[in-house]
Amino acid sequence: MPEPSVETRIHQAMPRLTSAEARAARALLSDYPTLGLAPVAEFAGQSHASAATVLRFVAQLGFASYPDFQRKLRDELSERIKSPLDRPHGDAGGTGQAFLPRYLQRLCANLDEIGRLPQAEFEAFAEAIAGARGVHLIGGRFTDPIAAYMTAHLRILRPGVRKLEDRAASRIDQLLDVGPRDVIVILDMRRYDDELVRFAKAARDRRAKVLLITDTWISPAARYARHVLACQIDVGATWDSNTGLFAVAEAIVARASELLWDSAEARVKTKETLQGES
Amino acid sequence: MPEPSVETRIHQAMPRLTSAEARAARALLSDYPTLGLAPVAEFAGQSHASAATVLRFVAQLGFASYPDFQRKLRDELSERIKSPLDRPHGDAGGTGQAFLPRYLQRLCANLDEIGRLPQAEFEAFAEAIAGARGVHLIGGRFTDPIAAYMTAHLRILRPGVRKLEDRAASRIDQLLDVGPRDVIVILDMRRYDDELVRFAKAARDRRAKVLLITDTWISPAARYARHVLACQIDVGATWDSNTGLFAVAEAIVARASELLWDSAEARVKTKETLQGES
DNA sequence: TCAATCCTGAAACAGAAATTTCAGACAGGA
DNA sequence: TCCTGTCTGAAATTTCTGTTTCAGGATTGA
Repeated sequence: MPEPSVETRIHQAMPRLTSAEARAARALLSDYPTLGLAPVAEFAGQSHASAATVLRFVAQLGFASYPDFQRKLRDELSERIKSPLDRPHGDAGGTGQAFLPRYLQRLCANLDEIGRLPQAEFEAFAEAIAGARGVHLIGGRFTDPIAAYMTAHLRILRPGVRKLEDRAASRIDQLLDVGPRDVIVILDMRRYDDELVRFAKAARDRRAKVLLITDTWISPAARYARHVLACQIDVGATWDSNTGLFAVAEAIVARASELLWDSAEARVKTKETLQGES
Repeated sequence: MPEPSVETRIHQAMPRLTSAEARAARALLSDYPTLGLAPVAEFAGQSHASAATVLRFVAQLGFASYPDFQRKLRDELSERIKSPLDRPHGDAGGTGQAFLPRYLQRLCANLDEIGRLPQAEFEAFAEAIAGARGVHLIGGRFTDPIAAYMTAHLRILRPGVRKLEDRAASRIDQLLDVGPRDVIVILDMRRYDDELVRFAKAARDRRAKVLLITDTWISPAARYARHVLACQIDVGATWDSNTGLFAVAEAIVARASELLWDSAEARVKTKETLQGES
């Protein structure tokens, strides 16, 4: 029999609690589990009870000490946060299923995770790209194609977009005509590329605005970046997935295209006329 | 200016952090925000750093004291738990939400759709790629990067993988040494590329096995293909999304790597030895 | 009304936590 | 190679927390 959760314990204990203790319990439930992670004094304050009462309440729940109680709360919190809405890919996902749906399910959970990226950072990325004089993109071994994909789309939206070659030797040269109003987008994932890091430094030295897309372990290039987006890459399998990365790249392009809509619209129309596509 | 979130602060601070401090940062990110709510000693233990280092890390984030830092974490936690961001990843795609989560939600629905692709066709793809003498990949304007991505991965798994140039003129020439036991993977999406269609025909004429990845409207190149995977591309917005396509590409690689595991394993090991990577 | 019992919170206490200090380890530059 | 500056963790220090005690106050039953 596994230990009962704190929330359960509270409900079970409720009858025994004295009125001041019950007040503490209610306060906790209404801001669960955060309030329990605060020091006793604050918990007491929020409950309109004394510290001593809160301690007695915690003792009623069966904990030997307040730190003990907090540890349990933290454990439950980790547990809850780790599994994104628990079971889409839990064992319930069954090994009997076909490969593709199973794979895609994992990716979904991963995308969900990525949705938690700091919103401000994402917005800053899109704005920087929309507003820069020139946009220069570069990626590592596996991410270079993603840089290429972004480039192909951004070129339609605005002028001055360029994908830099990932051949090591010539990289620095490519910065010759890069200046303060330019933006450099770098993609660098685990097994970080030393060349890219040096490149980032060089770009910053030229006072360009460096934007970095990396994994949660953060490329050392972050040191030179103005903004960083750290994507979850680990999908709990033996391989890493770049789909999340791709999704973010696409989202940035989509957002930038919103920001640039007025100017881009005309641009796109001209283009279509020129190529006379179906 | 609203205060930046702790997560954002970490990313912004990352460059300034020393290696032990960065270790603390990573530990926190990997068990966020729980670890930060623990006492310094435990935080330090989990990070394989000393308490002093953790304190310095917190100071780098701009907090006056550890308790201050914890208060901020708790505030954010309350905020996050209270708001309806309590993620029903169903299609309650509220318009009030931020851009990125909204976008990713759409993609998720899209991936779900793609999961319904005929399983046999998917399997046939992976097997063909695993078993062929040579694998040649080519894409169109926006899909060429995806072909490049597949190429980069497949090259690790097996020999004889080659990405064909998408320059129109030379395409046909590239088929010179392609024969019956070869596989050609073609990616072609809406706004189909005439060149690619002609290329597909030429490949079939050389009796190579043509595999086509396209959208639900099916590229005319399907006429010459042995197997076709038709991915849902339309995500109900003004733009099309290639993320689903990318996901399928990745899944194919993953499946092929399962099929090739025995031979690929040795190959990968040799490679790692050769480059002396960590 | 009174007495017995149980709650309750203020204040004292003990102990653990955060913070500071400092000497050794280390990396980068000359 | 040595030197300089930086980084790091162990230990001393200080602050604050959790815990206990105890007296006043509320509640209940007679």
